[in-house]
Amino acid sequence: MRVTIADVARAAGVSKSTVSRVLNAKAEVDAGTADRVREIIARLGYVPSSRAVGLARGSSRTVGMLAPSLTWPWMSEVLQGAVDAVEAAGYGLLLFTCNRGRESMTRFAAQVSARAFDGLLVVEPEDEIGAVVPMHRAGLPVVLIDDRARHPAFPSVSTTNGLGGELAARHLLALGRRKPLVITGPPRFGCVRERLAGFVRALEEHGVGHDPRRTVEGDFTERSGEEAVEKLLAEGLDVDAVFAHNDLGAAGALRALRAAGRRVPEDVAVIGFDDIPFAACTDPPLTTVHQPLRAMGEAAANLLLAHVGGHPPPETSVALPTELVVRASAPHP
Amino acid sequence: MRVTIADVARAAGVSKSTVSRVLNAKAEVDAGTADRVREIIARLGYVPSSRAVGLARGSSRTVGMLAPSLTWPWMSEVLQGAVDAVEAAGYGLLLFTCNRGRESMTRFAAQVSARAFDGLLVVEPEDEIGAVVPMHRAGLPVVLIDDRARHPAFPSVSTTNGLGGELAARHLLALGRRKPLVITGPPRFGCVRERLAGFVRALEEHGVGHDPRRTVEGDFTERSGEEAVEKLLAEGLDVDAVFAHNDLGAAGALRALRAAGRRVPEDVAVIGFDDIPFAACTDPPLTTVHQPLRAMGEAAANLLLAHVGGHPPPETSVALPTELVVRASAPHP
DNA sequence: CTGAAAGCGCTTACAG
DNA sequence: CTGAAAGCGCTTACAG
Repeated sequence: MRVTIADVARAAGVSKSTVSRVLNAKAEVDAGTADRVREIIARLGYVPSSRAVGLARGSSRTVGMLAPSLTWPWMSEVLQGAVDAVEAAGYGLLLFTCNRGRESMTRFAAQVSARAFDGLLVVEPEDEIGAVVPMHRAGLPVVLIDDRARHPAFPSVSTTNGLGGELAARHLLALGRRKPLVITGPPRFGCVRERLAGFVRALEEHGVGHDPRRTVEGDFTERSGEEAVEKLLAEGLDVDAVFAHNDLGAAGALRALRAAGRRVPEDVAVIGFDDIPFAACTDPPLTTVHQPLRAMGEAAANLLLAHVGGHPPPETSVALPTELVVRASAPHP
Repeated sequence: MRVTIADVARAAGVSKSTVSRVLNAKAEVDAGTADRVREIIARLGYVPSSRAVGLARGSSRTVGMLAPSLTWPWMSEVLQGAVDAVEAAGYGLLLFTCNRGRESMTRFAAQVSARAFDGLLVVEPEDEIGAVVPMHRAGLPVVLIDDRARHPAFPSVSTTNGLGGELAARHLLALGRRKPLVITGPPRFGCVRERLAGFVRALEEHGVGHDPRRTVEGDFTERSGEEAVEKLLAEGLDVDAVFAHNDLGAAGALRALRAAGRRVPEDVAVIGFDDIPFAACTDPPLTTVHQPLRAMGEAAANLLLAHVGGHPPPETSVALPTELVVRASAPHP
């Protein structure tokens, strides 16, 4: 049999109430009694049952995290950050994905209704945000991470996408490049629009116009990066730089440029976005706009934890700073 | 107020016992009564509280997963597989890492003592396995994934590492290569010893001896792959192939070979191990021994779920098949 | 086939 | 400062 609060109470010669007070560090316990109880607890190796505590208190000291898929290259860092923060707070992290489509969401909704966790972290919601809204309305604390659709109803954590675009543009300008190709992600994502806007803004501030034909829509895959380069070259447009909205796309661009006989960075400087581990391993290694992914996961978790803990919902959304990581594909001037 | 089983019972004009029986699909309920109760449940949108069910039943329909770190390149796939299987079974997955060292393990142990989950998945245990043994002994079902130390006390899921080594060797032999460099991982890992043994065995079966100087110990980093190649070349040994025990190491080898002016695959054919997504993006794309990571995660979760469900612990350990994925770094003969 | 009651292991007013 | 009792929302023998 596992040891319960009753066992501790009996061994200490006090009531369960008193043991509970010691456990929860309530002030009104006699110091001597408290010490004795603590000693018994240690001796018996007693740990309160999380299920019983949860039922009695009406909360589970657990938060949920819903992500579309775990295999996106930057999910790992975000997840690690969230796990670290949640763990540090003594909470547990219950992980869900929408990997199996409708069925996933049905099961997930059941867990929400069952009050399996006290708050929810949602990563990059697209379709599933529709399902999250009513949960939030029903009282579930929610924090979004990298909200691509810019849903204003939720607190969220993101990164300075616009500034990231500016950083890329300024670096290319400093390298003397004036004819950049921009390979975007799907324009329905807020982050994509912000990265593009920041990039173009910085060019214009330097008196460099951006020919719309130099903006090619991609879908964040390596293949789409390749195709974007091929398309531009086929159109006969000059290129002396590439700014891809993610590292995978930039890797595709590197490949297409090599295939076309263009040297990187001599002929074409290439900058990516994200700074996934893989970025340091391309040939040449990729200059890229670093997203503080782990910090974003941590910040989101801490925001949620504060919210769950009953604190007033803090700043509705925070944007952590991007920074340019310079490697050989677009070296220092 | 949230709706409870008492509300349903009242609305249906039955006792809580009966509602509970319907909920848990016990046989002994009148069909008509059951239908009526189900209708009320649907109308009220009632979902049983997981905390209350857990307390009453003594189990939480949740499994834990402990991983050293989430940012290893192949963790994502394993985790996704585990999440999928756990989710399909209607369970929740509580995620823990040892990322914060001792403190992580202390907190984790507390969760175990608190009976926060019914079973545990442990990924690639090294140090933490010492902490898991007593938990297992105390009755916690445990399944290991990719147990590098070959701990016999636990059921585990791994891959056919020896066969993977053989596949690599046979492919290189078919390409006419006779002087391979093997870049291993830390030899304390069982998987490393198996990969090497399988590789050497296949060579010898073809009458090709393996000079021990051609085996260089790495540590699974890209840098160690680079260094292994540099070392061998510095020693003046001939090389016409590389078999690295992971893809990162193979990527390092590619880089060092290029730096040394060796063409891949013409001069040196290169084979990696793992088949992480990045393997398709190297230059040239990497031929590698594919580990069925997602399937391993799924299999481990299903093994654990069966165990938790009270089924007799099935085969003590399963090894899922590796297969060779041929890309340009070591093309078809 | 169905219900009343006890029990799961805690917390928390309420008295004292 | 401390204890007895009710309550959290279920499940499960035990009767009938």
